[in-house]
Formats: sequence, structure tokens, C-alpha cells
Amino acid sequence: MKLEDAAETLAQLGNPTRLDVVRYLVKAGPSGVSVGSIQKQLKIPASTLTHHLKHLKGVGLLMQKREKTNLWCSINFDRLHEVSDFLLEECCSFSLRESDKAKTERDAA
Amino acid sequence: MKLEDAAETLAQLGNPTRLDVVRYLVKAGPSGVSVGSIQKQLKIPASTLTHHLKHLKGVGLLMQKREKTNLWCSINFDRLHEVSDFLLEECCSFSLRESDKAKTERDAA
DNA sequence: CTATTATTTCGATTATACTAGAAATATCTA
DNA sequence: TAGATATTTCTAGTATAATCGAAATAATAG
Repeated sequence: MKLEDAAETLAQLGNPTRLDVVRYLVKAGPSGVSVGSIQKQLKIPASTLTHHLKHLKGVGLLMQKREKTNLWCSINFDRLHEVSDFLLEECCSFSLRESDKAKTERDAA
Repeated sequence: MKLEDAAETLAQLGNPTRLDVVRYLVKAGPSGVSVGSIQKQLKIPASTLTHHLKHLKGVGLLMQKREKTNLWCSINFDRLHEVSDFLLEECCSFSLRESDKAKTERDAA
């Protein structure tokens, strides 16, 4: 993943309303939820929601499928993994948390 | 981690210049690097860099320690983990990537 | 104290994002 | 086709962010 793409994706995740939507979609799982039910559950005005969904779709985090009058939304888990991987990329040797380090030191003793 | 904090942290990571700095700090590891060497390596004007470092510090991603005239910067790995964890929170049962699913299916056969 | 190097503040410009109501459109059902 | 429901577009107000040069400050060495 290129830095610019990762940054753009992170920026989209960096809006509280959108992050709330993403969290909701993550919990909903692969079967997804309709735009309307996101709107009702999270109490986001319809036009605002459409706006944010467009952004999420733009960076490939959101997949949509029309069925009757409803538009089903689901998260693109692969994309979410890519961006989370980017954050920790090449830091494996340094990535022990302090709490885990303490554990490692206890284990060694 | 609260949604608002996660969003704020992701928003800070969502700027290409800052993400570049973060990546550089991740690669530098726990010993850190000085402000000046970030500036020279990534070719970011000093005032712009200071501005961005303030943001990163503000969300707890950056730790700083003064030594002589230099200010040493290092990434807060715990914080980085927290935010990356937030992205995948509670999605374990859905978090198989397509590529891994295919593998799982082959393994089952 | 003076010079040197490192970093920050100030200030101004420019651009982009968030929000949401009202109206329009799309899709289905009867 | 008419009516109902779902979603989107339009539009506009408001707010916040990115950039960086010039000047100011901080810390040290001589």
C-alpha cells in the first residue's frame, strides 16, 4: 500500500461520524446493513450519511449492493487490514508493548 | 479506546506528511531521531515539521526528550497498537481475508 | 558574552471538510 | 399509473487544516 493511499484511507477513518459507521459495519459483518438502518441506528441525517458513505466508498472501505429499494453496505475487511498493517509495517522488532516486554522479562527470569 | 480519541488519532495519521514522519519514526525504532534529522531526511520545512510534530504529540503518538540542542523524537508504539486494534476491534469472526478464506477452504477439502 | 546551531512562534495565504435542510430522483408495490 | 419508501443531489453556511517564510527563542560551546 502506497503512503498516499494509506494516508487518504486513514483520513477518511479519522472522522468520528465515519468511524462510527465503520464500527457499525464491522459489527454487522459481511452480510451488511442498509443505508436506512445505519441512519436510524446511528441517528445521522440522510444527506450527511450519503456524503460520508461516498467518502468511504471512495477509498475502497465500503462495498455496496442494491436490493429492491435498499442499498446494502458492508465493510471491505481486506482494505481495513491493509491500512492497519501499514501502521505497523516494518516495526515488528520494535513492536512489543511495554506490558508485553515486562512479561517477556519475567519469563526470561 | 474511545471512538472520539481513535478518530482524532486516525485523523492525525491521515495527513501524508505526518504519516511519512510516523513511518520514519517507526523505522527509527525506540531510540528515536532528532527533529533536525527528520527535517533533512524527509525534506520538510522546519516550521511545517514543528507544526506536524505538535499534532502527533497532541494525540500521544509522539514522545520527545531533549538532549543538548537536539530534541529526540520517538514513536509511542503502544498508542499505535491501540489505534490499529481499534480498527479491527470485535471483528475477529469476520476478519478472515479473502486470500485466507480460500486457503481455509482448500485446507478443509 | 558571542557565535552557532536547533527548534519554535508568528502571521498570512490558500484550500478543503463538515453539516444538514429542502428538493429531486429512484425503486418498488398495489 | 399512483403512492410509498429509500436514497441522493443541490446548496450554502461554518469551521478547521496545510503550508511555509521570516523572525524569535533556546541551548550549548568557545
